[in-house]
Amino acid sequence: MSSSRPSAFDALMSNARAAAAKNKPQSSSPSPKKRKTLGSEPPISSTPIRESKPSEVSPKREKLDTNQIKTEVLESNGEKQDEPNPNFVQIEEQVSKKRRVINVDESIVQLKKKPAKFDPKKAAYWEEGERVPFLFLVRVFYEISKESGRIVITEIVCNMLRTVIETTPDDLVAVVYLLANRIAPAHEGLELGIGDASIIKALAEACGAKEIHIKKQYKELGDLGLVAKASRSSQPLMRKPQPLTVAKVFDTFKVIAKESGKDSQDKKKNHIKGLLVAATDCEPQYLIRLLQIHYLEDGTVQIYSRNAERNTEKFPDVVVAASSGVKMGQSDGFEDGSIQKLLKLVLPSDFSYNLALLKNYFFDVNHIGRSMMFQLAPYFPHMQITMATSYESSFVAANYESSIVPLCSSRRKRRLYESFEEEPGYFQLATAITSNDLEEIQTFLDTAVNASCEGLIIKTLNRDATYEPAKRSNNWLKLKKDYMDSIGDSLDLVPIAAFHGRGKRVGVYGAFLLACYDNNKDEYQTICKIGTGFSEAMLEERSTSLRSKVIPKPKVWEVKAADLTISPVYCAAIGAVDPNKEISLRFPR
DNA sequence: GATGCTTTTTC
DNA sequence: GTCGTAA
DNA sequence: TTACGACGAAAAAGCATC
Repeated sequence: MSSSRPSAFDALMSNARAAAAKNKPQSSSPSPKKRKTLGSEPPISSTPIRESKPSEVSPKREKLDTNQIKTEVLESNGEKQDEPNPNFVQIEEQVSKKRRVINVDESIVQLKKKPAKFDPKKAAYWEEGERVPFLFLVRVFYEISKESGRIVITEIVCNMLRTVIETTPDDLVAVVYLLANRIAPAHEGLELGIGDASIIKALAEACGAKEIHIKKQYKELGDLGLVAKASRSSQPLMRKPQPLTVAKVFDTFKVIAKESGKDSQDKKKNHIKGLLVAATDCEPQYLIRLLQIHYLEDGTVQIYSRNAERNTEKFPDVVVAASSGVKMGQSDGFEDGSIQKLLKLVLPSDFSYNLALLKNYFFDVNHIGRSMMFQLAPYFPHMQITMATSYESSFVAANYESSIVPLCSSRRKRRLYESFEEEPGYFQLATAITSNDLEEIQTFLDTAVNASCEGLIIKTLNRDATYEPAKRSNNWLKLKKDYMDSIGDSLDLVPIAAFHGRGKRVGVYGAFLLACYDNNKDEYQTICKIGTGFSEAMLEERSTSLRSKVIPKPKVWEVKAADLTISPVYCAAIGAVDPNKEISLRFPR
């Protein structure tokens, strides 16, 4: 226990202490104001960034034709908690319809009422049974983005949902999906299969701009949503299509997700274009945002259909992470048969299993059949530690939460080792020891590290350690050499280029390209980029101090990686970027 | 079927 | 994965 | 403490193209 070198335990503890210390409120937070401008509008956001440019916010209310609700309205409304402007009398056709009709703005005002005093009927500006306008949802997004308090946000969303339920319950599902996606995508299922590149393409076509132009704006604004907004409003309005509805948008998303095969990329792009063309107000902005983070569940069901038949394909209960050169048959890892056969040996056919296989090494099992579920763990008065490691790769569990469930670790481990047979190259169990001797643990860690492991998983065998589904805390601990003071890797590197920040980092550099100087070859060799670990103040500082060093083009050497063509490159170094570099840092900070 | 590019997923 | 900041 | 969203590398997966 009294080892002279830094022990694993020491490392853990010092790490914890450091973390605790860090959490102590630091004297003065650098830029609380700044935050407001950049950061307060993170997920969905829009105008505030540009609030200082009044020119953009036209004070006069132009008369618009039918479906257009001008952006300006939104903006001025948002900026200063505006009243439902009485001057803003609609000539919109909706208004002229017989019954008491309101516009979006008034609708939003309604939504901000306390739920108790809220009347869903008054908030709806569309007829009962009509499709919910996409604009309605989008404006709620916008409203939320300006709000910081959770309670208020919840209230607004709550009112919004009530309105939908009241008028068009059929659209509720679509609304919820679009809403939830913004916050918690998570569940597996269909994916849109598009990325920034496709969106940029669609955006360019939709508003008749060059892709280059869009990209440039993206760089400047740091948010494709804002780009969409800007491009859209600068575009001469052509004939106006039908206003978008939530259902339409949602359906189109589904179509996009299902598109596959030949020319699918093109088709997807066209779908997006179609939406963009029909979008008005701040719709384009949120359309883009939704697209960027969207994952779609196919339909409304499968989330809870874990017992359904086909679900092994879509929701495999066996988590397989094949890698490090060992191919496991087809892409899903099941075709090969080895694992399947293996599992069948041990497992009854009807039953649910759930394993974590990492890089071909198992080290824990959640439940086998029903026999292991929900037993209480025995109590151990003294702490014991079980460790498992693979000798080649990483150690992280694939299914953290549910792994903590039932039996105490030692029994789970025993069952795991009893129940499965190794098959070299396909299915291997991690080596593990049980110990509470720090010396021994240290040695084991050293061994693991030497064998290219990232580290160890440590599981306490305390009673407390067994049943705490919500908390991760001390049940399972990672122990990496990185965590140990004085052992972690550390390199002296030189920044060679900088990248424009996005989102809450617009205006400063968000990341830097780092290089290492090779004395022999007299050149800089890139190692990695780095974008985390800086305080906001530091970013600000570095950004301003480096801006003066920007050079129009990379010096001498030609930068190969596409990313690196991004200006500015400010380092005057002479050398060459080796495209086949072998050194890199996996988790630079 | 091999290759390269883009996007998604995982850590 | 890492990290800093605000809630 | 936790949640969130900046940011990273690399593997895997999907598509286009030859």
